[in-house]
Amino acid sequence: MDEVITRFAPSPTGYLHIGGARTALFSWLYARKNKGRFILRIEDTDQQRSKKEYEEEILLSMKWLGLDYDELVYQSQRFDIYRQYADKLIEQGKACKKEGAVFFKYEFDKIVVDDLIRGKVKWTELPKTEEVIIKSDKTPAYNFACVIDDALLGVSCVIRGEDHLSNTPKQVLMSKALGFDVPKFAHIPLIMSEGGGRMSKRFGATAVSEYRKMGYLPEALVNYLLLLGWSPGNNREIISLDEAKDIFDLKNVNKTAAAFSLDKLNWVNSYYIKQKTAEDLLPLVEGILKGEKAGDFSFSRDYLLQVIRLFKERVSCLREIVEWGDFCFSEEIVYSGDTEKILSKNLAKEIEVLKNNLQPLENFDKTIIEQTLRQTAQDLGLKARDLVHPVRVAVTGKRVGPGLFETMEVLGKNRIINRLSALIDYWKKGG
RNA sequence: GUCCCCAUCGUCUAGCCUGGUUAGGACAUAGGCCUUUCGAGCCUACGGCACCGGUUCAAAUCCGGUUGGGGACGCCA
Repeated sequence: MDEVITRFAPSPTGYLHIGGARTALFSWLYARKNKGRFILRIEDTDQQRSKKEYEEEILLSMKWLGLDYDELVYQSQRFDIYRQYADKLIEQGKACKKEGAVFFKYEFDKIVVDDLIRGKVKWTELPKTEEVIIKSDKTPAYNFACVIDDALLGVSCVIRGEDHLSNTPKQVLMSKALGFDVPKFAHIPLIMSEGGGRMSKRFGATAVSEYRKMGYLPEALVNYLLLLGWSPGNNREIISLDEAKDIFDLKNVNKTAAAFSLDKLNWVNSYYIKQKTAEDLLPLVEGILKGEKAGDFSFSRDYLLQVIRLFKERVSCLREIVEWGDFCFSEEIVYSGDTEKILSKNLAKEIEVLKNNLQPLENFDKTIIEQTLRQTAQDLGLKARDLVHPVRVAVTGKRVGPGLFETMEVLGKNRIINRLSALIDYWKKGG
């Protein structure tokens, strides 16, 4: 049994997008499942469009996703190899020089590829009779470099996106002409955008790094991508990369293009966020906060941990902690539009009483806060919720949020008193 | 236009290979419960085999066609 060797071959002409990430994931999984090798090949033959920053971002995203590779190859360092093979083809009369470039002459034969995912795919014709393999600037063309590298690196199975399916007959022909063994192929369906249609830059985030910056956890993105086109079976939705490594099989990969769903990704991400401890999430939230707040505020480790505990059961990405929890990071409370109904009932006097009752509290913890609020409500002949709603608006500016008493404890007495006073003033000024 | 791929709830999917299931699960949606609120949690509901024909006692499952969707046709990768 030959060793399984797979590769992921991104071009550093853009960021790693989620479609590429899934291809990389499946390719990695297939290698790991079969105790084989996984190669990362940077296809940087286009000197104009290839950028160092893209390459770095791809490497970083691969690492972030947990997709390690056994070998890293740059096509830009192998130009001599491609030229040598081109010369060989010229000698053999299978290619010729023309207009400063080298053209490969197809000798078309019926081609059948037994794709590991799609089964037998047949071609009875090819749209062209020749193909540039070395461009006039002496750099290799994609199909040529790809075929040579796959053969030389010993790639046993080429796993790539379905958009490459139509390149396959060309590559098979070139591979045969060069005297190489033709590798196996597995073409993974493309990911489509939410509404169907092509993944477009215009709709939502496409780069893996964007998801990282928004506070999606790598295990969540990996888990979600895994579910797109593959299923662990047994009605399971949650699966780790580590476990997938053991049960993954290319044969179970769907042939159908799948539409990306941010809703489902959010659900998966919220699951993983709940699994994490506040300590796990701290550095990530700090990172987001520093980006948003431009380093103006410094919050203590302990305070941040408390805020994270407040929110981690109910957010779908970590940036939400910073956005939804803005009242934890800013002293200025803006009452959101949907609080109008609550604010329309003037409870200035009652809130004043509550404020005075909270003021002398020594240990400002949630139990005492709750007792105080409930007692105050009772004394005033109100239900607890009659006070809870406006107090929540005073404290957070919002109608919904984490448990009010926990929130008040985390924010601390001074802030609470100030914010209650602000609401009282708001009412006194007549809204 | 030519070639290629695909087709189960709105979305992701199990089932298909080896015909006989009340076609299962998840997200989303709606309703209910809990509760201090909720976008959290729990429960319930809604909702699907694209269409036509064939094979068969029997078709989501096998075959053909139609329609629909996607991809490729660069000295980009």
